[in-house]
Amino acid sequence: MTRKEADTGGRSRIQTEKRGLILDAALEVFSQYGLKGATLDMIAAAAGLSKPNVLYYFAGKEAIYTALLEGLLEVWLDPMRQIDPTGDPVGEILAYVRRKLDLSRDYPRESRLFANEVIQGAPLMLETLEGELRALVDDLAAVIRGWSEAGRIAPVDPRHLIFSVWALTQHYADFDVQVRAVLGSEDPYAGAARHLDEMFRRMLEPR
Amino acid sequence: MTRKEADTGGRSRIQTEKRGLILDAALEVFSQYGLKGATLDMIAAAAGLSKPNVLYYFAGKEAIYTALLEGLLEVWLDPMRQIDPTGDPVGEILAYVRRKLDLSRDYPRESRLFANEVIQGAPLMLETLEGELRALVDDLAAVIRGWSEAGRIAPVDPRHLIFSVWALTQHYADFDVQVRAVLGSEDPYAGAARHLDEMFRRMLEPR
Amino acid sequence: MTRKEADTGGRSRIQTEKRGLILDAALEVFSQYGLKGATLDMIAAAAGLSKPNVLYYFAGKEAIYTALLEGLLEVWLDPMRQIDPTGDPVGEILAYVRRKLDLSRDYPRESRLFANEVIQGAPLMLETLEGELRALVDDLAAVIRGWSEAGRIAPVDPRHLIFSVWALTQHYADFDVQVRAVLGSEDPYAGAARHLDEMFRRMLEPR
Amino acid sequence: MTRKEADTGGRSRIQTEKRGLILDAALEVFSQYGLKGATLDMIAAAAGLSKPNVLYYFAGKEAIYTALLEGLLEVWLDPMRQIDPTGDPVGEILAYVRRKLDLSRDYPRESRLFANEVIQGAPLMLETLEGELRALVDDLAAVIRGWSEAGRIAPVDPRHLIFSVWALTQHYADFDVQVRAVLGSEDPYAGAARHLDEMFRRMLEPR
DNA sequence: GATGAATGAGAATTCATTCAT
DNA sequence: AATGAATGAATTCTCATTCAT
Repeated sequence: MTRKEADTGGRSRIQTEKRGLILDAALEVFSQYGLKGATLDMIAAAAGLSKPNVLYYFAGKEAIYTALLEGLLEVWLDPMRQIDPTGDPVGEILAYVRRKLDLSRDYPRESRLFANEVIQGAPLMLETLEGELRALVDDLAAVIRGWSEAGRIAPVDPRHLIFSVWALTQHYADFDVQVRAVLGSEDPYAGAARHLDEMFRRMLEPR
Repeated sequence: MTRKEADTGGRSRIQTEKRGLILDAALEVFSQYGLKGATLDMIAAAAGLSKPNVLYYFAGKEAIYTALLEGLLEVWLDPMRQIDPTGDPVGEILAYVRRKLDLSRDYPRESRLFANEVIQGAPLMLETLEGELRALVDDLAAVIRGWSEAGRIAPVDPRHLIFSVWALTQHYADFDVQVRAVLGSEDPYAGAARHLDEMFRRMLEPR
Repeated sequence: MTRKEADTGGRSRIQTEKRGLILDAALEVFSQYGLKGATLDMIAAAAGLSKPNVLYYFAGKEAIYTALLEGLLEVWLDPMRQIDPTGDPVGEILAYVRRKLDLSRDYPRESRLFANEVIQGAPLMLETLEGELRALVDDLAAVIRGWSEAGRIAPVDPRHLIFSVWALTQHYADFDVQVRAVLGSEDPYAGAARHLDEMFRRMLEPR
Repeated sequence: MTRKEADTGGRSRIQTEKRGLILDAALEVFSQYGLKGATLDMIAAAAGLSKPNVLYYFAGKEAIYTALLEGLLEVWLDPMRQIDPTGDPVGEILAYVRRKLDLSRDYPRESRLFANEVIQGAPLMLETLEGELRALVDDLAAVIRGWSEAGRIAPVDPRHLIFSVWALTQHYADFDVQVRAVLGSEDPYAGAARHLDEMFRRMLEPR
């Protein structure tokens, strides 16, 4: 065993390239079939590599999956981190919604991978959810509560508001086939952007 | 083949009982591990039956899964069917939201099974989604549009409004672990009910 | 266990009837799929009985198969027994050929069952073949040799002559699909009867 | 799927070797037990390989069987193709009989595999029989008819004559155990060669 | 006699992973 | 770094047979 372990540092250029190739292929496959439904054969084929070669870069199927998840959460939480506590409350939240919706549109596979994992009980992410995620939400909730108490947005349960943002934006990625089945050929995201903007504005603007 | 096929009628009491037993066990297992992740062993164990005995009642793993999905959609769509086009618009929609949220609370496994299936592209339900579901949504959308045009609710894209109801209510079942990771020991559904009621009221009440 | 064993005697009318029913169904199935390829389900279905009911009349799948084979050999050897050593040699042999060919035409399933068994090494019939069959052939061979030495038929190896009769007649039952693939819609047996009559006549008539 | 499919070309030496090894083992097993009666375990054991390794070279049990059958027909029809329409009629046919008999002696397992398949209705070869085989027989039949009409052989139904050749020669391979049960320790093929030579000579020589 | 229900012993096949080069 | 070959450990499914009524 020469390398294999997920030591982030000390990788040659080709290492990094191939790992990226594999992760992208794995994302495609895992997000569609789930951890168990995906096979190394599929991933290797999608990456254009041989199966043993894939295993040269990752310790196993689960290791690929885990690496994928790890890289994911940061991207996923980033829009939340960009909220400016000193900005305009409604504007900040609307911008957050917008960023999350763009993420759904531009990275639907990532969204589905995440959804799959959480729906199945998040066996590999529970700690992160209870630690990092919860802390971040608590922080943001405090900010929102502040806005709310200052009368700058309508009174609202901050954490359920955050769930609402997540639910409403991720729905378009996760339930994509259903959305498209209902809408037909109409572009979901244009309508969604208008709708969500309008909805959250009404929800939040103090009367 | 002695029985096995899903001829709905003509089942003895014991047949019905055992099939129910198996379906319940399968729901537990499939909703947690997905179609591929679940094994007949798990299902048989959960049902307290031997593996071949499970296969005496269903033609195979997929047949159980399919039977489950088939029984599901009706339950899932029922709250939508109960909306009264002649009722009070805001009240009807709020009641709908409430019914859907109760469904998430009382049947989270069903919700997750459905979510899993749709996220993975709904290979077994695509037709139903494009047929029955779309038709139902179109009908309800017409009603909502009528309300909206009559000024009885705020202007809104009816189909995106429906997506919003689905997303916001199902989130509590599907992302249950995440919700609980964030909320800690607090009961999600009490807060969710208040929050959603308030949100949709603000969204919909004409100013 | 009330009955089951193949004690030939002491069977009620219904016993005999049902056994006959099962044997006929089994013949159909075994001759087409072989001992292993056939399943009790197929046999039970073909007989219009339930699987356990079939097993009430026979001890098991092999028992049915064995019973079938046992009943078979007698029918199969009968045409040989009818040869009259005091009759006209060529006429006797031609009549024998004719009887065997009729057997192929009228009982092709029996012929194929027998063929299947012998091709696979006759695990259940080897003793009978080495005993009863060989004895019978030896007897007939002696008769033919007598005819041959008396100049009443052309000189011939008697046992290979007997093989020839078997091969040429059974071919039409055993290789039925091939024969029909080659002949198209033409009736195989009419042509076969003429052809074999002519052939054996030429083979056997002393010049 | 890495390899498996029967793309005739592009096989490495080891591929070819192992495939040959497996096919030989499979021939042994299939010809004795039939398609259903044979198990991958038996084949793998006979080939000295592990079961999954066998499946590395062939897509499944049926694929092995099919590959075997495909390779078979050519060998089986070859003796017929060697008949020279411009040669001496009786000599050509006698030589054909001889070649077919040699084939039975040298490749009895192949003969039995073929017989098994045809007896069970040739589910996998019916098209070939109705296409290639029939065409070939039609051609040869025309040649024989020519000989017959020219008075160079006795009048005969050409296609039934061909059946006779097949039946008489293949019998020694297919019904081997029966032949040996009757003949005892005597070598079947020596006697068969003399007998068939003599028989066909008498059948065919014009008086 | 008859049959719905149940099961143990296979059997085929899949697949992550390892081996050898 | 790369890959053809190989395999052990599942996993689904089949089927003869038995159980219980």
